[in-house]
Amino acid sequence: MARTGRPREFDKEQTLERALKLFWSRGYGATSIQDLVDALSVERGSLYGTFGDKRRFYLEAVRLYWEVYERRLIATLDTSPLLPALREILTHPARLDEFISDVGVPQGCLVGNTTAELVPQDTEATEIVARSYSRFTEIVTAALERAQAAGEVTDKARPEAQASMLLYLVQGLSLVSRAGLDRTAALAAIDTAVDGLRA
Amino acid sequence: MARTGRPREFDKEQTLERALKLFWSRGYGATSIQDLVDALSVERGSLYGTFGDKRRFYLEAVRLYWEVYERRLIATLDTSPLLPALREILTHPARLDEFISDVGVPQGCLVGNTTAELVPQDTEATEIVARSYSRFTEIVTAALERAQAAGEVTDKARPEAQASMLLYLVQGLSLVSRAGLDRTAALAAIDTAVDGLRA
DNA sequence: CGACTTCTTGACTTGGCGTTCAAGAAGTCA
DNA sequence: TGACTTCTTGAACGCCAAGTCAAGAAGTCG
Repeated sequence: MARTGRPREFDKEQTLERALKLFWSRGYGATSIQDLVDALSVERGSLYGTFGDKRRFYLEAVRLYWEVYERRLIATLDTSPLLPALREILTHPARLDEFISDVGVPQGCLVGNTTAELVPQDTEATEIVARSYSRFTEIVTAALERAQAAGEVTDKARPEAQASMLLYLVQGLSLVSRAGLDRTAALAAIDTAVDGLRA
Repeated sequence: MARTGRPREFDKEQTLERALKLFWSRGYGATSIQDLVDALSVERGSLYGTFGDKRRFYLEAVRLYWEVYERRLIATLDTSPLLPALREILTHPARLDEFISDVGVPQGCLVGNTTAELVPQDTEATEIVARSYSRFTEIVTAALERAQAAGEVTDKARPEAQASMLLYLVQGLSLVSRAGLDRTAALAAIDTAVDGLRA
């Protein structure tokens, strides 16, 4: 058994990554299968055979996006002091941390984009998105608990509340940055928020 | 001259308002002309004759949305003390201020949704959205300047920075609330942010 | 009334989309 | 080698969207 037939001619993971970038920059609706065929150099039938229909393909890309993001989030927060790390997380989605914006990497957050485009109509998308937000809050809450215990972050508010606030800030930054933002004002806003957490 | 022909049988402003609600709840792409025809009880030809194509119709709805929002924003902030008003502005998009969510009124912010769906591809949408964000920041900045002068809000940060932070928070709340949010956590997050502004 | 203008109606055109499929190619295994 | 399985290719399908238009209806004005 496990009779293997003709081997796939393209790399599945790499293709998913490239599709992710396309979905990320154009959105779900505005990315047609033809766009994917052109950009990925994989024919329609092969895409359908490998990834299922467009919606499954997209949701798989969102899952991958979050998986990568979550890993980076955890790694970034695994430091002391915490506040500079939080600052980095906030500056990242709007690419405020880079002097020359990398045109190859899209702006914003794919989970946020998905929220705007597919939630709440699509229940599966809603689940993925809601889970991502929960995970973000959990991870940041844990980091804030440590930082409160270490006396770095104020304990005037509960870590959960602080983490939620940071979630809203990141998502707001990701979204607004699409319309282009004043770099200086945005950085000052982030500093204001982070300073508010200082003990 | 100004020969008037057959008068329009529907109310233009009211129809735009109803279209706005539909666009608001479903988004631009997911709202078809047929949906509008059904919901507004106005035939296709009449819609095209009155509002131009779908995109113009939508952008007009966004303009109206912002016009109404801006008026409310100014009215809400025209009080002292300011912090409770800011709190109201933050709780509003996610309908956290109402015990029973009004199913007739959609969640989130139409400007934010437009940002996610049409920006930056559509330059006209980008202009409208960017202008709305600027206006929000200007209005809130002016209010914060007064509140800083009155000693209600801390002057450790510039009003512009505080206003930008509030913009990101509102937009983040609007977006994340689509996926459903923990009421208590969200309110606590808002309080955390608002407390951070206190003098 | 009769000329003129504008609005209404809904069938129609056009185009692009997601999806399917049949025929052939490229492997594996006995 | 030949049976079998899986992948590749691109034409074809069906659908539904946005947008158009011609004929008629409902007003105004001289």
